[in-house]
Amino acid sequence: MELAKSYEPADIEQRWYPLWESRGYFKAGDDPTKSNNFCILLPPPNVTGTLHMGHGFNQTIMDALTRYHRMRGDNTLWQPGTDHAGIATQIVVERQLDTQGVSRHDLGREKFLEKVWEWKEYSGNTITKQMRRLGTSPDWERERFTMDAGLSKIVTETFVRLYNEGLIYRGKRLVNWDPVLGTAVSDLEVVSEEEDGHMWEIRYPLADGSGSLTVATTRPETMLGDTAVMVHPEDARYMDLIGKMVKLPLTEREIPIIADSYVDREFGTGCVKVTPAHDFNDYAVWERHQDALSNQPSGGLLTVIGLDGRLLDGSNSPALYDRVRIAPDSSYIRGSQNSPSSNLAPHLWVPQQYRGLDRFEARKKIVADLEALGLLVNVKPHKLQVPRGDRTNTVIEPMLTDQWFVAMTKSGANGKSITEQALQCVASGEIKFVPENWVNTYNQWLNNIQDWCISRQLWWGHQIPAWYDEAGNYYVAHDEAEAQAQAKAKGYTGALKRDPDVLDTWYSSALWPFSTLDWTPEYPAKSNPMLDLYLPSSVLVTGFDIIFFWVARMVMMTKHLTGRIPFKHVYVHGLIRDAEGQKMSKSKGNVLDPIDLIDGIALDDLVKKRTTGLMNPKQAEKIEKRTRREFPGGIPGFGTDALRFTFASLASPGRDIKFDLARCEGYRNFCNKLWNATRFVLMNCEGKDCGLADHDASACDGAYLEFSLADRWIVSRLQRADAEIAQHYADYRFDLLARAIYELIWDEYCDWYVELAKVQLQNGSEAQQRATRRTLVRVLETILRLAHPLIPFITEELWQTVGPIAARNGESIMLQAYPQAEPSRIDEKSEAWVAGLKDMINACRSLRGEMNISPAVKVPLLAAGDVAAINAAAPYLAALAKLSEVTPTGADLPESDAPVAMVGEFKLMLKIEIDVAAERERVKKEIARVDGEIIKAQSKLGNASFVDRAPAAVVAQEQERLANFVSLVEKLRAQLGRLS
RNA sequence: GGGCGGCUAGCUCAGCGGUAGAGCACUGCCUUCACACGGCAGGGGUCACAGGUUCGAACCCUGUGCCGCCCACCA
Repeated sequence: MELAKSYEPADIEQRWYPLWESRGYFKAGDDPTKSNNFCILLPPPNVTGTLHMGHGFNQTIMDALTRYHRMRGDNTLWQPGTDHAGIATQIVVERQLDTQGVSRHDLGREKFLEKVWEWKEYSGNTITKQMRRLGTSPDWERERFTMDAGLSKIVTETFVRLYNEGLIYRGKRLVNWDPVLGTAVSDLEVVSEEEDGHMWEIRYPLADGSGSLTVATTRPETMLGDTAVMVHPEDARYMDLIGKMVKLPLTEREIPIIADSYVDREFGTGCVKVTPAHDFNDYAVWERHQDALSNQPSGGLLTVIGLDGRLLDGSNSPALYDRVRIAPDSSYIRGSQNSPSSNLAPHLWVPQQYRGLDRFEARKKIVADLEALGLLVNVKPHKLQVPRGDRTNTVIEPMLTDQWFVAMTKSGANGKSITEQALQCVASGEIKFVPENWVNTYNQWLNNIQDWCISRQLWWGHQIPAWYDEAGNYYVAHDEAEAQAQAKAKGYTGALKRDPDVLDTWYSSALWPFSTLDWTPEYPAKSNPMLDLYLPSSVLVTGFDIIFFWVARMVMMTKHLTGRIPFKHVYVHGLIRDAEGQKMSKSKGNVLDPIDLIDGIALDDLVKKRTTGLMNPKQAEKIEKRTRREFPGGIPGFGTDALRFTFASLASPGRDIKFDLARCEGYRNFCNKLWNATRFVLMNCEGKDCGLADHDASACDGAYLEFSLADRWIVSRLQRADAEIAQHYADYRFDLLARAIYELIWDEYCDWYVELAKVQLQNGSEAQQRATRRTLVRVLETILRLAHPLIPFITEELWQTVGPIAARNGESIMLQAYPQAEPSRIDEKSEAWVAGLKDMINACRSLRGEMNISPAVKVPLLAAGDVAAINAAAPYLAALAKLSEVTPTGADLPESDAPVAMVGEFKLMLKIEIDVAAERERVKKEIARVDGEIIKAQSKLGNASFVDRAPAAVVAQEQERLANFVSLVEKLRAQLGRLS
């Protein structure tokens, strides 16, 4: 087959992927007799849209590892799948409905979920199509979705189990509440940022009329829920007031002044209002001061803001009472049910004029009213940390609700926690982080963790397997029948209502390492060969942004439920950023789609893509300008292989990646180089005797195959590359790996070996030519295999032709063995010889450059030194340095003004007329440089402590350098003498 | 308030105790029969700063300065 003149990735890629997939090459290995098992879990992409550059990067690394291990013959599984991504996906679908003027409540739960499933099909397909374009090779037959029946069953099973063990519990707690979404979220889904706000100072009069206190607050609207004022117990200003009552402005209530050392006397006024139902600190205060607060309404837990962010008016219940009543026996509602006012509707504590107001409207009105009453002492600008929901960007409201939790701290239910083991398996080294310093992050988080709120007031997700009776007792069970049975055992036979809430999406993600392998509680009693082989998996490849969300939780859950660790290594890579180092995001308009780098995209299309579907359409103009400035000609298509190679080469540890289009272009050029080198080899080897017909390597007979030093050198060089590359794989150094391959192919094979081979093909004997062809094609074939995991398409395409000529037959390069270094083929003698030859050629080229000789002109060379050695090198020298002839001159060069290059034992001189003055300048410059080196070396060697203390080899090396410089400078001085 | 990372050629980055490197960009020459998505030659760096350890520091230690990130309840 004739190769096209240049590398055109598009049709190659299109052709090979379907063949690989349909022939089952990606299928997981299942040979129990093999001892090497390699497994990677795909971090399941969210079905919220399409893959971005981060996925492309992440998946390139995983695919390279997978292909590498597969070629090494390991049992290999790359487990693919997608994540239902609860909140994120529900938002996407709700937003779509919104454009049609429909809300999810209009549709109802069931119909709405149908819509989400439709979207999931669409998005999931898009994602897997994109992955195919990236050339990824997971076992598609094993593809999973977190809400598949099988995985859902495991979610239920583990929930029931953890509940029965006391590791999951239901409780009334202050949680992060997103009033826009109307759901609780976990600590991790809240992002706090410093914002400009105000500090209001408000006077609270003492109930006995003897004076007043001034409290400072950043959220005045919450004062309606105050149940105390607190001061530091040793604060001289206020000590006398502790135990007295103040009259809470705008309300009829009197609240106590309590003392707590949490108060910072230096900050604000030293008086803090206590609002336990709307502030996490105050909630903690409430827990410490039960006695003092028990006479307050609701036992001191006085909610004033409702689930929708409006102040209570009776329609927006503060907690989830209306949906599922709290169990009367709940031990988590200390105080509240016994409080004297617990039977009153909560909203009655909110003064009439504020009921139903949005919380920020209420703030304005309350401040205005206080001012009118003369109770507003001061307003100061104040920077504060504002918690916002990561999905909605709305201000998070601490909200007292009933939720389900996983016990992460020993203070959880029954004093149990699930974190201890998770810390253990990292501390013991059973799980290793790469780079290692991420262990700190992991530990720090787990050591300061709160219980994990896992219930969400959403529709899309795994519904919680708990059923309530009419009294509010709940039964956690695998299904309703089992719940019924439990209820019956307690004497209840009425109707049960299932908890409407769903689980945090990360709950099912945490089970991914074993749920995808079809774990059952009966394992290992009941056999499961895939679990035997692939749990734990070998390495988790991920960005640091989900160490908490996902990595830590997988470790906890997997270890606890299966007794095994989920993975042995965690390779943590950086984030892909744009060329300016900015995080890529839709709103910034700097997102790149990996597919656009593969196929290319016209400028107008790119602008359109970046400016449609914006949350804030006002940004469109800015984004368009920026895009047109950055990519005036659009983006050319570089092909998948170039993109993958770019990702790999940028994957340096401990660094984010500023994505540089120029590098991508460079690696496209690299692919073209490989393509053309192959064309050259094919032109010279196809249909010719490459010495492979009836001979194998061990049967090389000098008369039939005569290998040159150059042939032996490239083979030797290849062995070193093999070893180096294996090490880089083991170290997850994809940047070094890419560079090693790049240098081997371009610098060594193309720039040197192919050029040397041309000489041999032209001048050599039959046996030499045959050996050259054999070396050319065999080394190339090996290089293709070596590079395949990074650049799968081009290597497959080329291998199809090169393989058979190199006497390697097979359907696909994917089925070939990965090259392994053979140390016995390392040949130091030929390496030294080629190094010397390169020096001579480089010296000649430098002389040409210095003398400004056009590359088009051939010039004669005079060479002094060992005649036989010069004659051996002559043909190569002549060809690579464009010499008309190479003449040995014996021990010395003839007297001449011409510049001389010293290379080891040899002296080289181009035999042409020269500009004496220019040459004198050149030699002087060179003498000055060498003199500098001599002084440096001498001072080093003159230093007694260097000679005494440095290793002998280092000293010897320095002495040798000095000797070389001295002899060189002598020769240069002689030359300068001749020039005068 | 804690913790982490980065700072090396114009740009993007390797190197992490023993003669400062690559790619891109730049300059010059060359359309030589694999490749102009190319070849050859070349210019360009007190390795952020200041101390210290060492015979020797871009590299180790201490501190400083920028830049970025993560965690944290000061009302």
